Formats: sequence, C-alpha cells, structure tokens
Amino acid sequence: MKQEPDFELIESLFFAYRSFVGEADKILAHYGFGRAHHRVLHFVYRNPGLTIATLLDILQITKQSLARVLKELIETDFIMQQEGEDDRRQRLLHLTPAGYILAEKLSVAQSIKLNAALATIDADGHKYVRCFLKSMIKS
Amino acid sequence: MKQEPDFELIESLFFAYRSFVGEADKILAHYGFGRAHHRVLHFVYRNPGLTIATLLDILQITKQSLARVLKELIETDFIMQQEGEDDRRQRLLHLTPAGYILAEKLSVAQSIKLNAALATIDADGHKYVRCFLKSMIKS
DNA sequence: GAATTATGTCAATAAGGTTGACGTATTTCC
DNA sequence: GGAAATACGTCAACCTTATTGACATAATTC
Repeated sequence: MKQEPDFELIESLFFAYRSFVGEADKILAHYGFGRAHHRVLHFVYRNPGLTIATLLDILQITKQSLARVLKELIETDFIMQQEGEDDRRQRLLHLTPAGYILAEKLSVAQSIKLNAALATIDADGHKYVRCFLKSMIKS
Repeated sequence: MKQEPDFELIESLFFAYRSFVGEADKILAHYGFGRAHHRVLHFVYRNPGLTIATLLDILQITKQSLARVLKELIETDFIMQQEGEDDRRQRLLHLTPAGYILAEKLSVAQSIKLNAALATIDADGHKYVRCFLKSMIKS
C-alpha cells in the first residue's frame, strides 16, 4: 500500500532552512558577501589549513566557481593562503583575524536560532533531531 | 557565560538540506527544470487555484523572477491559469495532469528520503523533529 | 626526464534572482 | 460615473552563483 507524501515535513524543512540561512544573509549583506562567501568562510573556519582540493570536495563546486569568491575573500582580507610545508604546490587556507570574527559572528547567529528552536522541545528530543539530520546526509 | 556555536548542528542542517534537495534535482534534470520550477510546482500542487500574489508571498521572490519560470511551466503544459470567478483580474494557478504527476513524483522521492531518516530514530522522536523544524520557521 | 598533481585563469554560458519602469484590464470607492 | 487602487504582464539592465572547456605553471612522483 502506498502512502501519501509527507507534505508537512517537506514544507517544514524548506521553510526552516530558509529561515536558517536568512539569519546569516542579513549579516553577510553588511559586508557585501553572499551565501557562497559564507560557505567558504565557514569551512575554512572549521578546517583551518585545508587545501583547495578539500574545500572543493566539501562544497561540491568547481574550482572556477570557487575562484571568484575566494579571490574576494582574500582581497578583502578575510582569508589568507599559506604554501604547504610538505607539498609546496598546495595553498593552505586560513582565516585572518577579521575572517575569524566574521565566521564566529555568523555561527553564533545561526546557533542562537537553532538553540531557540531546540528549547521548544524536550531535552531528550535534541538527540533525535541530530540523529535525524545526520541520517538525511548518509542516505 | 557564552557558549561555543553548535557547529555540528549547523553543518548537519547544511548537508541534510543539500541531500534533501539533491534528490529532487535529479528528477527535475530529466525535464530540463531547476529548483525554481520545483518550488512553483510544489506550491501550486499544494494550493490549487492560488493567485500569483499568494504564490509570490510564499516564495518571497519578485513577479519578474517568477514570470520566467512560470512561463516555462505553462508553455510545457505543467501548469495552467484560470481567470478568477469573482475577480477576473486574477490568474488562478492549477496543475495540468502532467504537472500533477511530476509534483507527486517529486514529493514521493523526497518523502522516501525523509521517511528513511525518520526510520533511524524512535517513533516518539518524530514529533520532536517536526516540532523543531516548525520552531525554526516561526523565530 | 616524463607524467601526474595542485592550483590559477581566461572565456563563454546558464539559472535564478534583483530593481525600475511602464502597460492593461478590472475592481473599488467617493 | 470617473478616479484611484489592484492584479498581473513585460521590457530592460544587471548581479550572484554556478557550469564546461581549455590552457598555463609549478612542484611532486615515478
């Protein structure tokens, strides 16, 4: 027997995600950045010293697409590159102090929103939410 | 006391959402459509006979942006417009049979993914997930 | 030394979004 | 009944983020 699609959940996820990224968008606009900059900033924040190749793997975009955004972040001094020690072809990515402050600001803003939503459910519901989201990634 | 941002949750939501929309993207590609078409298709599916103005409200985009996508969906016979009965300025939106089939196909594909993820957590965790996502929307 | 790898870059193109301006038909309101 | 507001369509210019394809350079590996 086939069952009806779970419209409620589909739409909840759509609107929830829009609300989630909208939070960061407001901050980014002050800097003239978009979501693409946010993603780069975030993953460099979280994985300091990562290579271009690794970042492309995470973001699942082409290097040509990354190039423009990364160039802007480097020129405005939010990200810096460092030659790889063992492999000098690599351009390891790091945040500048300004980049660190912005990345943190964005993460804090999104965390506040997430925590507010978590606060509406029982504490033992938190692990269900995390587990559900992680399952969505694997499949 | 300030606490560290919840990086794990932030990234889970990012990757989970990418996985969620990626599911539909594969289907849409066969029709030469993108996510913008999906959103229009979905909300017309869910709100048959809605007005252009209402759809713009839901999607939070401009009418010029909607125009192109809607035009394509009408020209390829997935959506049709019907003059409003009480207000003849309105162009009420409806799915054609083909539009209905596609919208359903997309919803089913996404539901399968959502259900698979829900299946990895206890049944009483489902309401926490739904509640959490709805709380994200309100705030 | 040759092949591979990591990265940079130029160019053309596409999807999806914006602002601003203007046109038309219809409805509402005084 | 005429003026104003509303619902929608459309033209034009522009922005962001992405794509594919081609080619260049430097460093590493075999």
